[in-house]
Amino acid sequence: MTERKIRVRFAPSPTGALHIGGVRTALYNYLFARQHGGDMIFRIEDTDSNRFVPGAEEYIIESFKWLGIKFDEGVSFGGNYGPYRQSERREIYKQYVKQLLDNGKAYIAFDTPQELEEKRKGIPNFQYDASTRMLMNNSLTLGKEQTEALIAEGKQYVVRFLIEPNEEILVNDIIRGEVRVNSSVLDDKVLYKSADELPTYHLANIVDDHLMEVSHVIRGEEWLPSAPLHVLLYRAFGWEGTMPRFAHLPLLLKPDGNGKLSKRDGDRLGFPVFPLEWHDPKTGEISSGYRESGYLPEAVINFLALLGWNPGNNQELMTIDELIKLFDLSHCSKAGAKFDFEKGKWFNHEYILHKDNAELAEMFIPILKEHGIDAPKEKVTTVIGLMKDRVSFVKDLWETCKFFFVAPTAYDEKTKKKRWKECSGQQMLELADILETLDDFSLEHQEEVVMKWIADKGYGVGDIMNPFRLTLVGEGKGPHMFDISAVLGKEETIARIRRAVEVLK
RNA sequence: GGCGCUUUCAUCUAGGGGUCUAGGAUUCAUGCCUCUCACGCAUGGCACACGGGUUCGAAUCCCGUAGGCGCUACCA
Repeated sequence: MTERKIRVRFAPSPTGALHIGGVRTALYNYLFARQHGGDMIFRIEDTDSNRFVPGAEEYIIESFKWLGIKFDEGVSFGGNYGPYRQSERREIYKQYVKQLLDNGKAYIAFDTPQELEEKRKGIPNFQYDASTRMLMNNSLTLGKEQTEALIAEGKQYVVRFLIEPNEEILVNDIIRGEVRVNSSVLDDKVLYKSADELPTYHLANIVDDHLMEVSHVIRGEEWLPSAPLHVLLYRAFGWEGTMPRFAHLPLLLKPDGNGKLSKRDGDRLGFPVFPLEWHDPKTGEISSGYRESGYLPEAVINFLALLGWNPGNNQELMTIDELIKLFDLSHCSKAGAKFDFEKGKWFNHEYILHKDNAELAEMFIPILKEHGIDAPKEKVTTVIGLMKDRVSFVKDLWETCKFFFVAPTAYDEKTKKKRWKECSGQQMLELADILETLDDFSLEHQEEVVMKWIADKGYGVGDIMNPFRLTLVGEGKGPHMFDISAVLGKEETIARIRRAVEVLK
């Protein structure tokens, strides 16, 4: 038992885009598996045929590919415990449902959803359990013969788990410790529906985790209330000895107000809640993604890892390998974490700072192309080296750097008022003449010559540089002047000065 | 309503009886740097939900209260 191989799983249902909270759950599973040399399984829980959304499964796979979270087995990854799509495991589940039925751990119920709805409306706090099941329409009240007759004539039914009342159930959670619940508060959960011949989540989950030899179930806190039910199911099957260990993660909450982080919050507050852009095939709605918004996957991973967990020291920037080394379920927080988008931006900024300029150039070139600019990679790389410390996203580079690629068409009024003096026009023309004489237009040489000219003339450095900036940039910002002029080149620099003097007078 | 989980700066969090006049990061403010804007650096502001215990001593342990969150489907 102690020798058991670590096996974890991430098991989404293909009902839409992968939520960022799900990404974090998958990440923690991944870190845990890697750290222990275990396996990470990708299972598709599509037992609700009504909620199936085409493309969702592919989307999820693509998301993890982008994020760099790798699975060892599962849908699209192969493995010896398949099939990994629950809709393809019907026959397996049927067998286990029968086992429960045969052992008297479950029973067949004919109550229709409408009938149950009526009950709930009529009786306060109605629950299908030990106190009410003998009043309902099921194999317990109908008897074997009549039950079989009803099934034979094609009546739809469900299989419910028979829960014995007044039993204390103990769930041992790695993050939360011992959680005790009395079985009387649990209802006789539906385990199987004859309508689509599929089990519900609870049954499928337990059967699959057992069959796939899952050792640890690391999932969101929303599952904690059903954990006792799962324990009971393991017990009913006689699998308690190999029951996985549970760890229920704190939830990701809305940045403002209260509640679980939802898709709407992203739309409302202007940040993505999905890893990739998602086109909803049903509504036609498009939701933004981290990838399309210019996030680096490493930054997303790092940010997410720290939402609900920390390494126990003050380290915040960690590579995936460091995360694998440091991750520890017992260091997970218990309370939900509000999703702080600003911090996410900061992480991305840090990762841009550390990323290779040429790689960033590869990402920026397509954006330049969108603006009709076809610049050589060397130039783009140089520009990025100069400018990347002032952006949080690659796409922000366009607004901050465009003056490197297009001459200003207008000059910022405020800057003009503050920096453009009466003599500036004349001085700029002098500067243009000086630059004209240079054969070597390198940053160093320009600086040497221009600074000497300024000193010789007794000009103020700022009185020259600020107007100079206005002529090249069109605004009062940007890196050091000779960095700019060196990138622009002699011809363009001088042309921009002359044009600006014309306009500004 | 019932059941469960949870509670340290605005936010993410460190902290597991004395080293806490509570540390880091983000955000915010100020200053330095400087040809501008950023970056960077420095400084500052901001928290132990409340009430009882236990103890020589509690952010840390116990009990209440309040708040927050989740679940309460033939959804996962």
